Amino acid sequence: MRASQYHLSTTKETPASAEIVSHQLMLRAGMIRQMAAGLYTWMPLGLRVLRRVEHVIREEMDRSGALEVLMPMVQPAELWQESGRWDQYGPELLRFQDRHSRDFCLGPTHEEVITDVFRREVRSHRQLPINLYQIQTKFRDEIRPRFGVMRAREFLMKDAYSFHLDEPSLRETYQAMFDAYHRIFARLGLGFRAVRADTGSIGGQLSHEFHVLAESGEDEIAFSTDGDYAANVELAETPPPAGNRPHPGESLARHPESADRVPAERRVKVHLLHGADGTLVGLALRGDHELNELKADKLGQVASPVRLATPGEVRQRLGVDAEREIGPVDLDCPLIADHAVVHMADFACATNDGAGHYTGVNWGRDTLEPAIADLRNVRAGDPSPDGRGTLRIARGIEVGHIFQLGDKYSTDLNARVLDDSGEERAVIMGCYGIGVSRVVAAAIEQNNDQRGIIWPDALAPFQVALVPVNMPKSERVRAAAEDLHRCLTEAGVAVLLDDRGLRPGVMFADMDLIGIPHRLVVSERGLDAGTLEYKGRRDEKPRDIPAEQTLEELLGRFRGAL
RNA sequence: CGGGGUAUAGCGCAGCUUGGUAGCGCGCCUGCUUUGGGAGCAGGAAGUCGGGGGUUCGAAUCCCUCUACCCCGACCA
Repeated sequence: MRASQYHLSTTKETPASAEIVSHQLMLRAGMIRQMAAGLYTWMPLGLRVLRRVEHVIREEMDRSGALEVLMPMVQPAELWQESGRWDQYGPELLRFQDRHSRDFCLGPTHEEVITDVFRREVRSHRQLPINLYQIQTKFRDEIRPRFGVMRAREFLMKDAYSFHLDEPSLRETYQAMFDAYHRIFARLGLGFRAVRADTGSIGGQLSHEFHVLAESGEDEIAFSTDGDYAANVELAETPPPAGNRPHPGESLARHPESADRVPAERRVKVHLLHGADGTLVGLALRGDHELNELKADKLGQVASPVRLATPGEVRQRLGVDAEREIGPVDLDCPLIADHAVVHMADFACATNDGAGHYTGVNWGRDTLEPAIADLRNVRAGDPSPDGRGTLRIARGIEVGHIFQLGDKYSTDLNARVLDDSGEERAVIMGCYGIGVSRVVAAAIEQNNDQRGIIWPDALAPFQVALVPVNMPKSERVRAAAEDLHRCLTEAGVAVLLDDRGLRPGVMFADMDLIGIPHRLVVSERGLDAGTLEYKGRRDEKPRDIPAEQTLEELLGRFRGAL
């Protein structure tokens, strides 16, 4: 490809609207252009990268035995009504009517459609298992799209759905997808981690997320220093402390100073939530611990979805000033204590009728006897739940998510097959997603420097940037550059020949910004010496290599990579 | 939906407090010079100042209103 005929539109200045580095660099490199909030055009350079991601995904999905399909993006309301999600999904589902006033939505996901396809198509267990996937545009009317294509409303997703007669078969395909995802992200050159995850609104039993590790990630993941344990922080369990609660040693004492005079780890605080029965429920945590709302949500005594009581509600129901920290003493509501605080004795807490605090507080004696649960977020340094080492916390960008769905959709949509005894049985399903466009942004978050993007080989829009110095004046340089361009192109290497005749600094800056991993410079100087200059995008300095050797080396390298 | 912010040339911004016919940098076009890390000189094109309404002799500037976009929160494969 010749740069003069390729619409390169790079900028020196960073667009004001972009907050994170991947968004900034994608705009500066001219990969994407914004159309409206969460809606983007992929420009030629960006689309090349997107296609590279698709290519790797497609190869590995095909290798795993999955079959590619393409489903409609516009979906009839009837299917969503059958699954019950027409009412459950909320405003994220963009709904509209056609000219006959029939209801439709833009597909945010395809469980309904695929299950409908399946039930029309498959009758016998002999056709199972089957795993169908597509790479297609999704639309979710996000409350707040942000960070460019990282969280867009319209985005490209690979979604796969598998159908099975029994659990072992589902587990087998789930494992195959788990392995395929490892291969995909490894081939894409990304630093990633698979973690156990919540199943969220999609439902089902087992689930793993795949996170690209990056500081800008919106998720926190916890993983063991020594073992295999890894989970999203919202899910990661805290192991109950060993031993028994010590006997009370002090008696309850009241002090006029505010509770924050006591170190947070010696204090117990209470969060008030709406209970399942309409009353308020208090969740007790150590002062320095953080309530995990997902864990709270799963408690039977707590209303789902979780709703924190407002200060007004607390004052009205319990007569307590909830503008400041609340303690478990003199609190007239059911208490559930995180297991980290249940083993505390002689602890401190805020008073609820003024600005003071208690010390020498003991469960049962000075408070109601609490129920016990795992309520808090894990923290770095906590013992790993698998008993091996401690936990580390890292930020991650969720680029993949796989689920064992079970029979939710097949039951709701009546997807059945005949088993080997002629009985009709509901199938069970798995589903497996990858945020294709998000992978592009995540890769940049992980691979960039002051000069711009640094593409891993598998993602690069072009493998090699060919930069001729002073080409307008030098016929030798032009001829050599054209020759190299032809030679590499014929060998199947994606080359971008910068034939724009610009000053070298401009060309170098552009090629660095758009992240081409390998650069060859053709110059009079090199031609005289019989050398080519090579520089890897991450290299500090270029090096001169005899021309023939360079070519051989490069061709060898790219043959491996292609 | 709550809170905050922004809207002036393709991009990044100043001008607004104190009303008087629109400016800077980058980019773009033409010419000459230059050619190893975002060149120099000269010339040039380009803006209904987000939309609507109002105040005023006069509005980018003051007032009202609408819209869009960005950030924080709630939400979310």
